[in-house]
Amino acid sequence: MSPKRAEESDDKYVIAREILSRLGDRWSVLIIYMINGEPVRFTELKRKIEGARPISSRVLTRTLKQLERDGLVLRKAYPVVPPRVEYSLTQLGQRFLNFAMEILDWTIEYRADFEAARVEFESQATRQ
Amino acid sequence: MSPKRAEESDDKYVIAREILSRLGDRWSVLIIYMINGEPVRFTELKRKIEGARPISSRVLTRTLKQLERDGLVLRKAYPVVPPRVEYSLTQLGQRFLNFAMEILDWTIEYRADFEAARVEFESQATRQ
DNA sequence: CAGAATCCGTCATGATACTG
DNA sequence: CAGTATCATGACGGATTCTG
Repeated sequence: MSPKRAEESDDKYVIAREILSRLGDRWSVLIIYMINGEPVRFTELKRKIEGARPISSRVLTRTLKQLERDGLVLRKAYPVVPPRVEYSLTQLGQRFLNFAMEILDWTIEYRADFEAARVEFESQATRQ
Repeated sequence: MSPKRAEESDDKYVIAREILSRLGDRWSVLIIYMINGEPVRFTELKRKIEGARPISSRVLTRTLKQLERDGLVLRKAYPVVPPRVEYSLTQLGQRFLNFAMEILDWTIEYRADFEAARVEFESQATRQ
């Protein structure tokens, strides 16, 4: 029974969920946010991130690889010893960061509503 | 050494990530999208969702409860037999849906870029 | 009808140790 | 320096069964 239009919409939210889940994963936004301007080296980036929250190199590596695969981050390796690898944002990554900031602003803006709702819900759950 | 401004920003994305991670889960967007207009009953909602992807009542219940706690969804139970429970969007839920749609549009717009990046990355990984 | 209870597999996160 | 290898774990999604 599902008409063509419904299928189109289905597509849409599937894609949206992918994006949201990436935004919402534990690290992507933070990493993109920390790379931002000029290229950063791996350990340098790790330290910047750890200013906010500890991250293992395993997780950092994996997330960076995903972001690279998604075309948001560019990885440039120099064939020197010791190794030098620089990460930067692609154009898409930069656009994504800008857009992510809008989303952040939205959530911040409605933070109070979210909070209020949670408190309200909790109090009702208690009185059961 | 991190200045006040950095801390503010840190706060921002931490909060935003919390909210986004809730909404970026496997079901929230889809459920909100399916509730949309008028109130829907539980089983009705379940069937609508299953038009897109199978969901167990356990997961549906749990996600709905979270969304209710976040103030996005309103649950109204009628004391009748058999039970009748209706779910609808709150104002915040409605605003979120609108906002999610903007995100959709953004991702649709850059979908080709994402695809291209992935293909490019894959081909490089293979040739390795 | 609208869930709750129970159980299980998978995946993301993470700590730790090691290496070219 | 920039990772990889290994192992552990906890949250999430899901299948199935039961109930007021």
